[in-house]
Amino acid sequence: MLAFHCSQCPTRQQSAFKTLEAGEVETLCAHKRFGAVNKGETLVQQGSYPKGVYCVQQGFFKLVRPASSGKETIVRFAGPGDLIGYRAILSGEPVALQAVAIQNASACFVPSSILLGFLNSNGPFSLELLKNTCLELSEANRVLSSLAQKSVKQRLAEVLLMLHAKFHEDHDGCIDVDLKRSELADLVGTATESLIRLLADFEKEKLICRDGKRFRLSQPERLAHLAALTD
Amino acid sequence: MLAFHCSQCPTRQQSAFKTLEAGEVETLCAHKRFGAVNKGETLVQQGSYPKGVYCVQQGFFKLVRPASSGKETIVRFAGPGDLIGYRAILSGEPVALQAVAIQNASACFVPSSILLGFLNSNGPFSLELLKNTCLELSEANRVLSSLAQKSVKQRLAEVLLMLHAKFHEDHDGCIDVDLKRSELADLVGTATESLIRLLADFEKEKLICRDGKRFRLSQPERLAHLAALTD
DNA sequence: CTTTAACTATGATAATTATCAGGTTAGCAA
DNA sequence: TTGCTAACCTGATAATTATCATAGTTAAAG
Repeated sequence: MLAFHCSQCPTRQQSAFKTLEAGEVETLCAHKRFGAVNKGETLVQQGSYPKGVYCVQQGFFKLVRPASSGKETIVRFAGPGDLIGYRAILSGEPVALQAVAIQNASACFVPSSILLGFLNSNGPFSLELLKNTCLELSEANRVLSSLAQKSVKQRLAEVLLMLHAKFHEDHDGCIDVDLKRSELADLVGTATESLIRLLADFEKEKLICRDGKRFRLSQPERLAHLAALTD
Repeated sequence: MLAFHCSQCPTRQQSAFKTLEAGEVETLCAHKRFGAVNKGETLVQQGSYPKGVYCVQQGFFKLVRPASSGKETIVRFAGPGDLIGYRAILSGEPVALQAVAIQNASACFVPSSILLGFLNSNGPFSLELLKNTCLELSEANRVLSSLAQKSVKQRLAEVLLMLHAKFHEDHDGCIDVDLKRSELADLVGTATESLIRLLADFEKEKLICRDGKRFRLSQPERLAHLAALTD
């Protein structure tokens, strides 16, 4: 895939960079570096001190928090227009979440100095990034309280609905994303075996249909009810 | 307690408002409204559409997410210098977290229009608020993965260390905060009875000493080890 | 087309944690 | 003081969830 000139990049219009002025877009374009990332490859390594941020162009990344036990938690996904790694730059701390491509993907690297320049001189850009971060925080708090309050079954229902909303449906009406069972478990916060059993239960209860590796949500309303989404 | 003129308010220097210029401080001071909040009172109601933000002056608030089941989760604490409620204003969504005073406290109310004015005209202010939000997000992600990966026992160890770091020690070396057992449980994400049993276990294992209602962490290193803080 | 490795699945069991029911204690108002 | 209420605690039990062992399935590589 070809890199756009930033001024014509449709993905930029979905990102915080949409607030940049013409001259700043030129600066961005002069310093960005486009790169492809294959499925399974790591874009940002946990514990590293990044020299810039990534603006996702295509494909999705999972942001995971590995533990020494070997367990991983998928904290969220990042897709086109999302910026990855700016928190570490702002705080000076090492990266807390590892970013791994779950599909063949691409992203533009933007050096810290350029990002910090925008943040210092362009108020609307800071504000836009602030709004994005606030949304992430809301979502993180929602997941946090789910983990604290709900059963694994309820959380799985929630995760399935979230995946449906985020990745939409393919031509067969299935959720358009390929995740391993272990990744679903990392998302729900449970053991892989438990997750597999629950999926089988959901199928028996006609809540989902399996189409090969993919799922169709046959009764999203019942899933929503099960997940107690009214909370 | 008396309200300071904002230009001389020491708490303002700990808040994002420290980035304001002299004229803006005057504006802030002309529109802010100081108020006291008694222990147990709600500062911000979940589900409401706030007309402004609160800048905590004294005392601490718990930010809780109630569920229809009656269970609550304490997502975090807010203390002097922390701003409460700006996310709802930026997103236009209702408040997600209820703010309840856990001590006799005070806070200044600042109307939305004033806050939004600063955000639009003062880049450093937006940037400062962005940094604060990023810190909150890091912390939320940390807690989130703890809930997903660790046992209740490990999480209690973590919570005790967090409380010690946040509220410091009183004259007896105990953590300087009064929380009910049920509140500790809401913090750890477990049932009150389970929490009580674990506290008793910790005492038996000489990890903590109880001094009336308060605790001393007799062996913080062992607690840290138990919590697997190296993750 | 086989071999291999990774992934998916299932059963048996153990550990963890929640729930329910019943006490005790501590603080506080009358 | 007495009585009252909320908080704290304990035991018994049930439900949930993790772990371990093992077998089947799929997909990729030679």
